[in-house]
Amino acid sequence: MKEPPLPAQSAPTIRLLPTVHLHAVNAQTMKVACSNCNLRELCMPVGLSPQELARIDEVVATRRKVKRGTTLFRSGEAFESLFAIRTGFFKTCVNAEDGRDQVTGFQMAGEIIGLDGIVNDRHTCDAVALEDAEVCVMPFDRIGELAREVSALQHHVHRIMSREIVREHGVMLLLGSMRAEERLAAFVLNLAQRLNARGFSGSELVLRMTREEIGSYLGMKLETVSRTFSKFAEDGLIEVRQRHVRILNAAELQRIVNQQSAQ
Amino acid sequence: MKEPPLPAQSAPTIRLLPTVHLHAVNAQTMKVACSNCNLRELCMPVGLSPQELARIDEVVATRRKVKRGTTLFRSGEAFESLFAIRTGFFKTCVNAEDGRDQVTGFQMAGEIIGLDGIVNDRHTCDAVALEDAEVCVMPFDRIGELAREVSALQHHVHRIMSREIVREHGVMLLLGSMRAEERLAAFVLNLAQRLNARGFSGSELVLRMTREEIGSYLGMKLETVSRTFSKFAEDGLIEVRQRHVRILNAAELQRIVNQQSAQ
DNA sequence: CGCCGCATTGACGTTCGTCAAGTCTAGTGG
DNA sequence: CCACTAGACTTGACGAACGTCAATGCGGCG
Repeated sequence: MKEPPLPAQSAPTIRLLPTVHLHAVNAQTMKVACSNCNLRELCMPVGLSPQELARIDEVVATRRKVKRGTTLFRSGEAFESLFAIRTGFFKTCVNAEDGRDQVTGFQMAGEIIGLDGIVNDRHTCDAVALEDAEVCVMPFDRIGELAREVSALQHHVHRIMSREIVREHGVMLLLGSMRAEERLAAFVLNLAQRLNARGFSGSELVLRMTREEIGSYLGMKLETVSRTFSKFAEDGLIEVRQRHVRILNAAELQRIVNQQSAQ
Repeated sequence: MKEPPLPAQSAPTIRLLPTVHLHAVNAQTMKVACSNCNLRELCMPVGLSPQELARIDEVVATRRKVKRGTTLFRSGEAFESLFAIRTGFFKTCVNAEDGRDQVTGFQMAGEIIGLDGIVNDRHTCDAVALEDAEVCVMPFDRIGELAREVSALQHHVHRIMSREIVREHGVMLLLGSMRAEERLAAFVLNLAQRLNARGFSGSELVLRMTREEIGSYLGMKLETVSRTFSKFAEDGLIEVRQRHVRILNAAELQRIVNQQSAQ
């Protein structure tokens, strides 16, 4: 799966995807260290002493490559480890007994997945790679041991879980009280902001997911997603070409998000 | 706020609300112990040694009474403690800049609130008592210290946070893919099941929240909540008299929840 | 006893889902 | 290199579900 370059009309070349390449190793899993990882400030606590950092290297047991379209874990599987995304892009989704399916989030480099598995020692959702990906495998019992010694790590784990709870509050607000345009505007801006925080363009993005997956996440049908994209494009807020989106008027998108639906 | 008895037609008197009364003390806050709390198995890890249990008593600094309609904490306030609900009933809600408001959950005895505040040392939602309530105040830094020594407590904290994440996944599924009847059926069954787990009737419940609050939680308008209740009553699934609800046909309600909306 | 907030119910309108064509694009194989 | 195909996306027409607005009922509390 090669990385499609931006369409020709794109401005000065801005990398659209992480270019984190270590010494390429062809194994499925490999040894690795946080201490020299350039995503460290995203997934590890800051202000650690070199000694502490060295100890935390022990937490990351291995890395694992996940091919696009395959699952990192699946609902019902035994929970053993959290995963820190090094490269690539995931979706997580829960499935009801009746076959219904809900995307609960999209995760990118530096983010942690698997937190749902802690409570019952079983994963309760699927994590699917939307592009070829690589994750750091962090056995949860080792995280626990180390957190007991390094209080900064303990607090970091708490913060990561709390952040996920707060994020989901935001999704509940979106699903519970926003209309289609507001949802999609919020979604695009959120993606752009997260990519921007990782050093990529805050205005050009390549969606890694289908319209249907966006719709599942936002509680709308794929046709409505498509129509709403088209409407934004007509209004000059964005350019859309398949999965390539360019934000032309972020301020107006933000206004749409914030506008009370009672109009 | 006295406890309204069940309507006369109710079967053998089943207590509808927790009757947890310790030595009544009229102070706003008071000293307390987990070791002899009858909600222990709900909010504390199981299988602790007496020594460990004694140490955990230290975590609970004080109790605090919260009058109906007042807030336990408010979005923006400094985060210092988690709260374990001893008696009473709360809602938590997030508010967007534009004044929109979303109920993110309803909490009852034995449940923990405040987890959202950990990530930024500030609360990010409001917790409002829907009836007079009493909570155990657990300073978070003391939880942290103790969790470093008592690994069962550490794991328990992780599990509580993970459980909240999983619960919110369920809410996202509900908001993202269910229709009004399915949402309300799921809501009623969930409430009944949680009350049942606390020793109350699993079929008679007194709603502590307004139709509008239910609607906010479920992503629908109060009129739709009311209409859907009426429809369930017409169909003989429940009896509704204001906030008193009696479940007549739980199996059919469950079928409604599980039915694929594509019909 | 009367008031006020909450709940119910009806009529109507909007938004979004459904169904159905049809188009585009990336990937495949000749 | 080009044709072919399958999956993803777009667009339109229509209808159902739910929101909106408004009137009325009910009950708890002062």
